Amino acid sequence: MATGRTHRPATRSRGIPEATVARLPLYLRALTALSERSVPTVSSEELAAAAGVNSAKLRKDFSYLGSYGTRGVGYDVEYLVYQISRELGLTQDWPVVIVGIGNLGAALANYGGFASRGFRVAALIDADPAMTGRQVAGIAVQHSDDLEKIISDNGVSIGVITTPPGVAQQVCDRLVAAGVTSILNFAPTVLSVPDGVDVRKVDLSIELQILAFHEQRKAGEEHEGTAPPVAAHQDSSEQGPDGDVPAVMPA
Amino acid sequence: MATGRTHRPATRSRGIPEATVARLPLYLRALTALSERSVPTVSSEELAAAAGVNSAKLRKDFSYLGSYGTRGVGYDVEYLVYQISRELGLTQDWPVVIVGIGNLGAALANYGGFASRGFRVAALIDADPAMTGRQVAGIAVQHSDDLEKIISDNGVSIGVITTPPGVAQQVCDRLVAAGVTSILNFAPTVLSVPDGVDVRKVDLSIELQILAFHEQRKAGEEHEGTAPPVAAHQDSSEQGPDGDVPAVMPA
DNA sequence: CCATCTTTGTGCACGCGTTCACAAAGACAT
DNA sequence: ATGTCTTTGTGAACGCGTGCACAAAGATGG
Repeated sequence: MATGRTHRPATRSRGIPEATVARLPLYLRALTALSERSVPTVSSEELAAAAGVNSAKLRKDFSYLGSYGTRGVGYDVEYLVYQISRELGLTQDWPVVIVGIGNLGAALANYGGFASRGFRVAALIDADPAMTGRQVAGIAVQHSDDLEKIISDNGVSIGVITTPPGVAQQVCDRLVAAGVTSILNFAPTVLSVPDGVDVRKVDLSIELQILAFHEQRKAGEEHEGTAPPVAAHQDSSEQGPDGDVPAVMPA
Repeated sequence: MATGRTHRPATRSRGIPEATVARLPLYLRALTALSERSVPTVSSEELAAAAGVNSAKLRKDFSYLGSYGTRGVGYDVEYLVYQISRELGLTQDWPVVIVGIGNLGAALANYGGFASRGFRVAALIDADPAMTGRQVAGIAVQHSDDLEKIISDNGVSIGVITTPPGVAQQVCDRLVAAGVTSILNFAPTVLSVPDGVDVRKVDLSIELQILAFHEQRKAGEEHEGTAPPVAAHQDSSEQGPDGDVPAVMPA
């Protein structure tokens, strides 16, 4: 699924475009891999290939951070790892709570990617009394009655919601009221939050539906022969896969 | 965020912008809820509020599908549900395989959102012999040796990868070779696939890092008097995601 | 049948993001 | 030093997506 964010288009974080921010973790991962192999420097071309992006885009992205490269040589891997980490705020500890310890919540609690980058699962919270006290990923599940206290005691500012959709909004409200200002939402619900609170959404069902759309399109296009690199332009002879009314008119 | 897509800028699906396609599932969900409450018609304003988007954007999105509204009245809920479902290809059955039945794979297998919209978990596949035969979500796990046969026997075109990152690319290669043309990747790896294969990426770690970035920015702006008039007043646009910045992945 | 009211559909302008293409900057050899 | 070679950093152009604002279309009432 995809992602959506609650964000004001005007407030460009600090000159760093949102699209660039979204790619920084990608670069960081590639750089970390290089660092582990003790590679000292890397060119924009190589790094771009490793991250799966265009090299011009990568250079422009880095230019927003500053001039950290050396012309004729490339970028110092360790230095760049540090700069990106700092920019992303990963040099500090981020306590995170996960609310809703079902299958998905448990999976996230066990997910190694959290701890590896400054994120620490501070608490697991569930509304089911039967869950309270049970160990998941080595952490005891706490009851949601104590949500506010848990948030404030641990100084949590990031919350992950993996509850059923019906209670997601109310959990969200309580998290926000308790001081959480960033939310990662896995429930298939549109959350409404006050200004100043960021919400990112991960929706599995939506991701699949987008794939299905393209899949259907591919299936319906099978008269196109052997993959011509570019299909001219507006296909006027296009038809709905199941023979229905095409209905699409380009603006 | 979580999504990356293999974007072919030239092959614009069929006049329907990618951004619109990504929102259709959102509208569909809101419409389904209305349908269950037997609401006959809905205005663009109401539906937009329910989906958390701007009403002008919603109308423009629908205009790509055709003129399905009635001026002065709004949109017929049932009819719109059908049209969007058809456009997304949800009127047909999509068998899906999940490869890598760890915590996350099991969570996905149990996820109700799959079956609810034409997606059917056709098989669960894992490389660990100890997993083979075990029931997860009522489905017997099969060994990865049989991957190719499973794909072809079930006519699977959509694969979900929830393996450790180390083996994700090779699993991907086998899926593609066996005929899969759409992949939903949960492994923190940049997959390389041939043209014609769509990849969408969901990366939990990246989502958190993006949140951390904004969180840090918020914290750092608290006592800063510098420049930004923008930071002071948040926009008055209320709730709801007003933008969607997908992280674009390469093919 | 005409007037009014509601809501859609869209032309237009604007801004963000991507990409190209190249000058500037440094490394390196002679 | 000077020239050559590599690679960065960025100016500029372009295309996509968003949102405004309004005319067209239909409903509704008199």
